[in-house]
Amino acid sequence: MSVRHSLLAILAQGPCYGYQLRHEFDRRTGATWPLNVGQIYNTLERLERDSLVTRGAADANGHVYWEITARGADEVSEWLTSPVSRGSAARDELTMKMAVAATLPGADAGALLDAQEEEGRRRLDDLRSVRDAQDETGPEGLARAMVVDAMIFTAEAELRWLQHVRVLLQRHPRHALALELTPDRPKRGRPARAAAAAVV
Amino acid sequence: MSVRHSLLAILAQGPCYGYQLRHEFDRRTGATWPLNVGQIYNTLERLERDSLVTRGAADANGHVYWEITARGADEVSEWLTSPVSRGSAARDELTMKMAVAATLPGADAGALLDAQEEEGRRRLDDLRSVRDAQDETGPEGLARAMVVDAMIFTAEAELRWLQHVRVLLQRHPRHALALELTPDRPKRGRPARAAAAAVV
DNA sequence: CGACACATGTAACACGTTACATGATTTG
DNA sequence: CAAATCATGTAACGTGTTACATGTGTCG
Repeated sequence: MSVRHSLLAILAQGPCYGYQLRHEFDRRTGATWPLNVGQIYNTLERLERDSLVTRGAADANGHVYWEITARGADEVSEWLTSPVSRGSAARDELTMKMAVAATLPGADAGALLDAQEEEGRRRLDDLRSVRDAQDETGPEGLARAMVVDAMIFTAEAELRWLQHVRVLLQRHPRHALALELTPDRPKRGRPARAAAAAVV
Repeated sequence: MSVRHSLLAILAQGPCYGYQLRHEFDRRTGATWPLNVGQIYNTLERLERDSLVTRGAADANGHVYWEITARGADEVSEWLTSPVSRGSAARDELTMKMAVAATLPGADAGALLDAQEEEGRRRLDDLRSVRDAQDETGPEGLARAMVVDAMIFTAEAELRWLQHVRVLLQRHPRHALALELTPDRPKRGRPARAAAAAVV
């Protein structure tokens, strides 16, 4: 839901044609996330389906300009003022993988941890060199800096967490986390009790 | 691709039936990410389509057990030994939103930043209280601790980054980041030069 | 009995993503 | 001319996600 909203937000600034939208998106995100052009047109058609934009006629240059609707503008201003809610929906792939690996008797969580840590360190190095070699002047440079810094902060947090997990694993006997499969319960139906507390 | 792989990894431990898979998944992830049961069966059929599992006949209790195939086992061991590659694909919604907001003349990036920071702080508080009130003994408790800690580390990094962005924004004159739309280029075809450097 | 959890399954949708087809135009 | 870019579009796929239908067995 981020590409869709980003494109809509750009359209809130004024009518654009497809290729232009990609250009604008790239400028604002430091060309960090390569966007297939096809996705632009795809997204535009879906936005039109939802009455958030309207397709204009092609102009003299053959450019098809898309214009935001009132509903679209509302949605943009709502998007731009509301924070991203990480409400338990943060289905992080690494977290899930580590949790599964740590609780799976057959898996070597330590090895995965090592591999992930090395990968993270390498990535952090790359990001830092990108950051150092970067021109921070001008709007586009600043936007790019913001994005790269976000990745750096995330990578650092990931490494910190991995170290934390290492401590957790070492603090407990080998395979203390292993979870065997729950045996088959022959009876089906309502159990005595069942409680599940969701996080936040 | 994480739910799919997680379920497959659990199946690598032994045959399971649908509901059991959800139970196992919940145990290993601290019931953090509620999994609609329908998704289990959905995923199982897709795994079967890809020859990674086979569907067994229903037993006396009416339970349909699914078994992993050799190819499935290969895929699991590959998954469990290779690190998650955050290779530029880290399409983070918050980062994208902030970058777009900061470069959009019509948007109030400062307000968004405030809102996001408040949200992040509230979330961090919640997570910490969950963490404190939690029983860390036993495999399931530890798994849950790992997941909750991951969220805490992420939330902390998010707050740090937001503060960092605040400095970036304050260091520059108001709206210095604003990017107007690039004017229409009447000529189509190959331009003089064009270079795009992807991050990592 | 009624509510509820267990259990399996189907159908549809959303977003992101890629591959492909087509044509115009400019540069080397 | 050939290659590359600009430009628009179509078709398909994958995962995640939800809503819904259906039935069984247990507990109060």
